[in-house]
Amino acid sequence: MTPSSAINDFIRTIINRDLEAGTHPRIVVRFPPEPNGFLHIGHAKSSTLNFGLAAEYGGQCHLRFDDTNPETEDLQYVDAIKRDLRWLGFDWGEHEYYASDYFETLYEWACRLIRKGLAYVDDSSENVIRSMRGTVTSPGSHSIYRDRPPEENLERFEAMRLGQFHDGACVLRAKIDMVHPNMKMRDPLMYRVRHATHYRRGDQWCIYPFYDWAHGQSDAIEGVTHSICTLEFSTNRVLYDWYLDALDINPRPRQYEFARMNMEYTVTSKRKLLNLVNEHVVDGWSDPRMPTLAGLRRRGIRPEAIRIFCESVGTTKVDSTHDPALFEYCIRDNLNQHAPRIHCVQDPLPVTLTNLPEDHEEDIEAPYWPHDIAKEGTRSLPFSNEILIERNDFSEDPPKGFRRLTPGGIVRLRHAYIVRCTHVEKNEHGKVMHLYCELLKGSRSGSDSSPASQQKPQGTIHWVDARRSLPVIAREYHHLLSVPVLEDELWAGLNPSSLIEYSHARIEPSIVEDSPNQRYQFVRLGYYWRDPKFIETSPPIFNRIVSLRDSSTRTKSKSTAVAPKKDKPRSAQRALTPDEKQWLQRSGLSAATGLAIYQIPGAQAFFEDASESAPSASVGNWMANQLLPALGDRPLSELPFGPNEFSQLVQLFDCGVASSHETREVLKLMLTTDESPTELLARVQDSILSDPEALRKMIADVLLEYSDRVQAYAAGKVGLKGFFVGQVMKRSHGKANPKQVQELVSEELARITS
RNA sequence: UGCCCUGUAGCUCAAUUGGCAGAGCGCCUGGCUCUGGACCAGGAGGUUCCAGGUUCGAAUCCUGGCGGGGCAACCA
Repeated sequence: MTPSSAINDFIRTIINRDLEAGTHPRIVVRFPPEPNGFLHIGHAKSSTLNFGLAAEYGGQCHLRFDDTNPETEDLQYVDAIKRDLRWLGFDWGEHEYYASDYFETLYEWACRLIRKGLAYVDDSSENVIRSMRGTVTSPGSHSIYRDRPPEENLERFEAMRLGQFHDGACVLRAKIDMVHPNMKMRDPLMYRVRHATHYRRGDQWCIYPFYDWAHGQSDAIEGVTHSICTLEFSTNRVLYDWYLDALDINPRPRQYEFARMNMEYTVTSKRKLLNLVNEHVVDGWSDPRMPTLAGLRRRGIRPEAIRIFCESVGTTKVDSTHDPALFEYCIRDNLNQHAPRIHCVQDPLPVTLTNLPEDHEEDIEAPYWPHDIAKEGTRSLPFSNEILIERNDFSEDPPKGFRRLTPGGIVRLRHAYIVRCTHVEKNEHGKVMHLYCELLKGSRSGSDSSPASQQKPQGTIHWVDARRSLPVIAREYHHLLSVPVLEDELWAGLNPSSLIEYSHARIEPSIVEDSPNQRYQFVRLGYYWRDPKFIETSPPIFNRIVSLRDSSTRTKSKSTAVAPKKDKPRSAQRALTPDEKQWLQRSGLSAATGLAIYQIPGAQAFFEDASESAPSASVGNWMANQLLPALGDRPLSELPFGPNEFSQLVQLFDCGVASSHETREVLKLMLTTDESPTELLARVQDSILSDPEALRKMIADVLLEYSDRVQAYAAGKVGLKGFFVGQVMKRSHGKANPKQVQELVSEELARITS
């Protein structure tokens, strides 16, 4: 099965390679949450990747609960995780697994390692084990229990299982290497004694496996092919492989790591989220400000938007923090097609239309959708001489570019009439309390022909009827953090106004007809829906899902922000070791060339032998830049040629018999045959295309085929010359003389464009 | 100061494996519009972390340096 999607990232590259090579007939991946908290946006990224991969390649994705720590895990989290995943649209079919179901197998496999002398029971205390592990810069040392015979280890391990030790009395450790540069390999712990009740296994076990021991083995048990985890586990990979090798598992899973998703102004640490919940800073795990899937769901974001966002940010190994703007864009873009437009006034300012009778009432048929959305439907919008508008849609002292109501100014009431503000009533503090406007007769929306409609209003504002609108509470959510990235304490970075409540908002009455989980666009305000937690309350409580893109505030706040110039690090030269210094002096090579040779085993001798009959500078160059990189993992000694032949080649180049291109071609051939450089050179030169006429023909063809680019070149895009040369080289299957091609292309281009 | 991962536009990512440095978001300008939305058109924004080297040609290969992240839980 080949991928249908256009997405290509390093994971998909690996999978394509494995599928093509037949390493696996199909892929099996897994999403492995630990049931100790709620899923958040970061997990959405990981699950979208894994479930997406399975769907794309026709493989399967397992849901596996990594439940090896009885002290933090709970059934409520299992249920919540499953609910969230289903909501996102993922289906794992019958592939719902639990690491805790593998405890017996894991135990047997541990015994296997013990019998092979690869694991031992260590009675050392936690502190002793810690201190003997060494540090990242200093080696560890052996435990006094490290060399216990397998039989004794087996006996004690069984005793551990049978509950004959108290918590912390002993552990099972893999016997690997206490001086390994990777800390994870310094005899890692496999099992600890913990007399705790597991939410699924009850009191069946009093020893529990650690992550490293449980995870890879669970992958193996399930036949996982690609075990995709986040970057912080990359140092664990060596251990992952070690366990699988020790157990001789084949075919075996491989671990690949990608960068977890971070988002500015957002907390994604499970511990910090738990803090917010426990300290009642938020209304539980599903508070609409929370980055949890439960929170995003209650906020009103549709799952498609989350999936599209996760796919659009890509999968890499680069640590990155996302700008929430892209997420918000995905949310809006998704809602735009699904949310009918209605009117709600969050912060009402009463307006009396003075030239309408006091008992005036009419019903305006207004479309739910704007002209650019191909959907039908209208609702009736009550209108009278008393209406409410948004307080900030009126300004006595308007800033430049203000497109709303001002004293004496006119605006269009959306779907209704044009009005002119004639009088402003204020209270004793100077606060605007009431507006009096006159309605321009005949300006009703849609009646373009009347003279009144010809007037150009300053803008269009939304409104509701004062008498026949309904009270609602509107809640506006903002980032949980006031800083993009949490530097110090969580509490210091919290945004004090992450929730703004408008408790006297008024909404058009059409909503009583609608399903309570209908999502709307409140015109000019944003996308909203009823908070599902308070679906029964009166007045109804609406959550703002996301604001509208707002260009009215942009110019003021952002345009002046100039990106600070990054400080470019200066380069420096490391001090050479005495050995290196001596070698450079003896060889007479530059540092770059010399050190490249210095590092490869056997390369120094090779260089010295080859330099006997060819200039050492040339030999060095060709070795460092061409020969050594071409070697790959092969040692120098396995080459089908020796220093003598190499030296011959360099001489051919040096005295001008072979061009650099020809020399490189010959070297390529020498890697696979044992013919002499002279023979090969003859062959290469034979096959090289240097007939100017043939080349000119080829160049003409290329320039003709890419005539649009020739024009671009003529217009100043000179970088295209390399492109033309490349095309000619490709067409000649690498047989053309590039230097010559370059010259001819330049000539030709100059001729055409002059 | 060890091992591993990693540096391309403000952000997130591409670049057919050595041949045009691009896209989306954000920003700006204009158009359209009865939403300061959506849509359409255009624009600005680059020392591809730096310094050398190889090459006709380097984001890509080589050497050195600098920066960011991770690893020393009886957590995962």
